[in-house]
Amino acid sequence: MEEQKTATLKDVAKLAGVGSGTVSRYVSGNGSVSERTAEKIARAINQLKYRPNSIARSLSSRRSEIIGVWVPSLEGPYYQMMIRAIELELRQQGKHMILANAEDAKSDEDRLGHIDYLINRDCDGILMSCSQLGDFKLASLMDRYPNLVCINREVEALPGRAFSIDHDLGGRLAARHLHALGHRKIVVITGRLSAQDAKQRHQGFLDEMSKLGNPVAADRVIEGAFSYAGGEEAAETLMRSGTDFTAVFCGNDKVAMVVSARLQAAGISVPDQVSVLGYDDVDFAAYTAPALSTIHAPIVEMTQSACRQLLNLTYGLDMPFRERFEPTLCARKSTAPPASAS
Amino acid sequence: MEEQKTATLKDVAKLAGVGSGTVSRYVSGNGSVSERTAEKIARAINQLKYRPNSIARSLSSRRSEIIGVWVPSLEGPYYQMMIRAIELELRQQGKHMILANAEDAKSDEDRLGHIDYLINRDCDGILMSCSQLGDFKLASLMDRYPNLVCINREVEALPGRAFSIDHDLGGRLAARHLHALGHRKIVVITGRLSAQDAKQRHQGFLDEMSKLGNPVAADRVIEGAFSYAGGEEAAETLMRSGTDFTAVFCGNDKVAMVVSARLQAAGISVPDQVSVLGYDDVDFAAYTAPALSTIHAPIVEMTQSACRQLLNLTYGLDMPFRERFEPTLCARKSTAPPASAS
DNA sequence: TCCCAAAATGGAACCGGTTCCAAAATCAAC
DNA sequence: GTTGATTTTGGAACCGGTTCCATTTTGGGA
Repeated sequence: MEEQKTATLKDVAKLAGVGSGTVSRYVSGNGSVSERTAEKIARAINQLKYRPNSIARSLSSRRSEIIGVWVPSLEGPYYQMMIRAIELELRQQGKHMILANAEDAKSDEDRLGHIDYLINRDCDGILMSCSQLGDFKLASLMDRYPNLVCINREVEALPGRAFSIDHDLGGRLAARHLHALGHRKIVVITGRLSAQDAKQRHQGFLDEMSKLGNPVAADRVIEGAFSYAGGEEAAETLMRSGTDFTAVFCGNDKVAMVVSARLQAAGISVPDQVSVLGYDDVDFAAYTAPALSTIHAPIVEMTQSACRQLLNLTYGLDMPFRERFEPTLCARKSTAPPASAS
Repeated sequence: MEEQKTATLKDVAKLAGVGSGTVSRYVSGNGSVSERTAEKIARAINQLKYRPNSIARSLSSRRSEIIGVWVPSLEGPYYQMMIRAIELELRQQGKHMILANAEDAKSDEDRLGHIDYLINRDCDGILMSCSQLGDFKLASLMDRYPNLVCINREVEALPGRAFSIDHDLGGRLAARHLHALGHRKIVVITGRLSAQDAKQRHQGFLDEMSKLGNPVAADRVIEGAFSYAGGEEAAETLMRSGTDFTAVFCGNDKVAMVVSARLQAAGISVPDQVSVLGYDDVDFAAYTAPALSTIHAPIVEMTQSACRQLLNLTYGLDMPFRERFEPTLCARKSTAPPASAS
């Protein structure tokens, strides 16, 4: 069994009896090749099972055709929806993605380390979802690396490079919905307020509640993590607290799902006794029991736009995009007027 | 504002007044460099903000340190759990992943096309989850590409390159569970039987049911897709059919979640009136209402093993791994004895 | 001070493509 | 059969690293 070395462009050139430049032109399609020569080359390629080496190509062209994607976590449907949207968009342009995350990162330094690592990986551009990263560090990162775009983050003074949803409005919509249904005893389960998006929707909710004349007392706010485990913990806290409430606004759907399930497991009917309102409208929100009322955040559209604009910046394309998006209320079955009001 | 060209190794060498080989040795750590020279080089690197170009490095070393990952779809928690496990494993070895899928692929040719594309992308190895791909095509692919490993698939005669779960056993466990609870009127919602894993668990379930003296009639089997939409469709079909049943075995958790929700929305209590049993034990299974009883498939462990073995094959490591895994029953709250039996 | 093994070093060759340029081939028009 | 414009072609130079090899430097022992 002879050693099977993969054939190179030069091997093809030799076998076809032409120059290496000609083969390159034939393969890449840049430059003209006569009919007769093309045939000879095609035959040689077939015979040698030649495949161009994309690393060599990248070195020469200074392009890897790869986009780096960085998300803080891979748990749950939220980032998955992003990744799915990105993959689709990139595939349509013949690009690929390198996916990285930093689920166990403890500090911004950790996170930045991973991102730097990704940057050093030949990526033509970087797409990151970075609601936690501190303003200053993010700014300096984006400054250092021009082909970097931010999803779900407002960054002043970087037009065309940060894509966001108006979470303040989202919080307000949530408040209006619960208030309109007649709820007055409301508990809020929020994500870590160090994250910009969690903070905004939370603040929007509180502000609107105050505006509606029904401010939320501080002891009715539970701060937890935006994860299944975080939801469970928050649900525990909530039920042990003995607080009197008819509705819960959860900072994201994952938490809302867990809270709804835990309430029901404790014999509390949703929405008859307690309404549960989520946020994001992730893919499974329509399929929980009861179907989750939530604030629809146009994550897919935002991600699409971010992706397209990154492609614009990186490859000189000119696809249309938007930078700001607005959430909408998506009322399903987990919210209803409070029992006392019926 | 002067043009900011990134510094190369040669620039560093020139500035430090040493040869390029020396700088390379210093940067890569292969070979010795004297204290004094090291300092000079370090200073030059700092001054020029030099970063080694990983493409050039890959070209020379014939290694990209990138693993290609291919999954049929990015919807739902199942593949996400895989991806998460892979990312973690790779990160520990300093590798990255290129993620691709073929959600809209219509045929095996389509799928193979995407995989070929991935293979041509400098990946050192490929990890694929490929329960649908035809045996022959898969075999020829694996033959052509030695650094390719298959998750959730049995492939004869390719030891160390295919990792699987005993889904036949999984199906049997499901049957035993429902039978032991006393269910005799059972409906099965299965995935597309062209996929090996769906087929196996389905067949195992039917076989065991027959063995238990309670064979499932053909008109009690609904074939659908393993997606939220597929679950919804199946639930519709089920409820319109007018069939009399006390339990539903769903081919995966996503479908089980939807079916459970739809039943409850129609006023049918789970598990009091109907038991719902899932399969996989995905991350949200514990958080549905009621918490989903399911067959726990050790997806994460399987993926880990596959990943480690791929690293072994690709980089000459020697990490421990297993090829076959066994599912276990995970009874939560969505299954109970049938109403008539209580 | 001399000698020799070991360590350090410079630089060429190479990885496998792309691109540029000058030379050769082709073609149409006269 | 010439001519000049156009197409096609071969090959060198380059992308930015790694590695090998021959040469120089270093350092310890005699």
